[in-house]
Amino acid sequence: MNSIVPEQATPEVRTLAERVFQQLQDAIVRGELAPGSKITEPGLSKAYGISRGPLREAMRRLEAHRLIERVPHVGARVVKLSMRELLELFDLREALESMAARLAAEHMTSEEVAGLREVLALHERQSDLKRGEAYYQREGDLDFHFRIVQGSHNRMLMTLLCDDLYYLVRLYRTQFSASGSRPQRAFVEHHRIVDAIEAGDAELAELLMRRHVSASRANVADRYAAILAQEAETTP
Amino acid sequence: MNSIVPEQATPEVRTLAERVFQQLQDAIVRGELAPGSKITEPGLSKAYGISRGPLREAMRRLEAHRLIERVPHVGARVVKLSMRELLELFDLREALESMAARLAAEHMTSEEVAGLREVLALHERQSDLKRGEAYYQREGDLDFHFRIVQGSHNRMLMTLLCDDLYYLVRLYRTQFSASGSRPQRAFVEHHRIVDAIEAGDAELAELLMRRHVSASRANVADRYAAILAQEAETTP
DNA sequence: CACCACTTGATTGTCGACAATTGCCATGAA
DNA sequence: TTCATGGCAATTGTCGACAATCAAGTGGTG
Repeated sequence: MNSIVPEQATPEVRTLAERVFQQLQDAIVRGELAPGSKITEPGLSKAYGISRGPLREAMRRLEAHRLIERVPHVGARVVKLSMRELLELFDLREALESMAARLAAEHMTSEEVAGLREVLALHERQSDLKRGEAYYQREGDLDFHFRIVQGSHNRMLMTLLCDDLYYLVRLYRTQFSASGSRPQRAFVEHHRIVDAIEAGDAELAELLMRRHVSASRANVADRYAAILAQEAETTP
Repeated sequence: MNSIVPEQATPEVRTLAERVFQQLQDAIVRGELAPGSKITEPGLSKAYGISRGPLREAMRRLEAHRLIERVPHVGARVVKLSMRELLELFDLREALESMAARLAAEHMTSEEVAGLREVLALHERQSDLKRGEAYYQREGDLDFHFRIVQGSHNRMLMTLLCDDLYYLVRLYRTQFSASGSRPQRAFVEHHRIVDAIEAGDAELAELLMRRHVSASRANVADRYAAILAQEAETTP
């Protein structure tokens, strides 16, 4: 179901707090909990049928993952990404993922490269079915980046990107309803990156990934500027 | 007292969990809680005179900051950095801080640059007093990096580096008792970086910072290799 | 003597209740 | 009308107790 986090290897979640945390995380990322909406402990505890103890623990973890914001004695609300923070997020991704691509070119096994090709093939088939941008395609995009990060074999980088930042990226896509833009170009770039990784060309992989994320960032900024201009035109 | 986190602006900590979190964080970073030692909830709750509720909350935050490691139904222990993880940490710093230097060269105000010069001057005075490597000098080093990150004006980057990774860096210094190595060379590099930032040369600042962190990483790796070689020589 | 099952002790997970703080709303005065 | 002030309701912070789980020590058996 959740293709972003494959083989989580948790057939049975051990603790209540853990389960509620995942449920809430999913609800937020999918937009079921509106951004900026206030969430209260008694409300959620009744909604999920658990006590406030494990619920508070889940909320603490959500706060650590930057999915909710809390202020003492006041309450918590679902995070609402501003365009500024979104661009900051892209800056982080550019720095981290370019490094991940370099490390992946150095350390990725042939099996992992094969898996990466698999993802691209699946990506291509879906792009063949649904021309343009689709929800699954963007998830596939994240899956692509996810596997490269795993290929870096740097555990800290993996937890940082996959456990923290990627959830924010997904959250952004629901909040800004940013269905994929520039699909075919990104697709080509993905292929070039895999080529560089397979060739073991670390420097090229790093450069291509940096450009790829940077272009994605510029695209988002442009779309946002266009939206602002359109709004200013229709309601002057 | 804590020069790493200046003007925290929390004269009175609002909640018990917050205060215990900071106390525990300090105790771990300073090495008062031995790395790898098991910490139990009843023990700490009695030691700090609070209930297990807020204590669990503090421990959750410590876990999120990667300062302790927990496994459900078993317990928690203070994190014990391996050399591999330490080198991974340096990789992250290289990617993030080089970007921070670039952004700092673009966005830093003249006041912030002046503050940076101030830090270097203080650094120089201390280096004059205590030749070689001293504890305060290394703290000053972190203060230098801290200010550059702040100068990037990227909030996500600031929280990521200053709230998470820098505490791990300090923890490493206590765990490996890594008093500063290569003091004067790093000092020169610091000056060059500030020069580039002040000149607004983003590209150069990024390059210099990348080299600076990379050299620091190589130095740590070399020292570690030397230690291993020495151990293998004295006890074969 | 080695190995396995059981019991026991301690620790963690969960729950409900009480206290403290906050925000809101009504009431009154300038 | 507007602002300040007081009380009230709701939410958060904290606490102690009970249940579930795990690790180790103990005894028995092949």
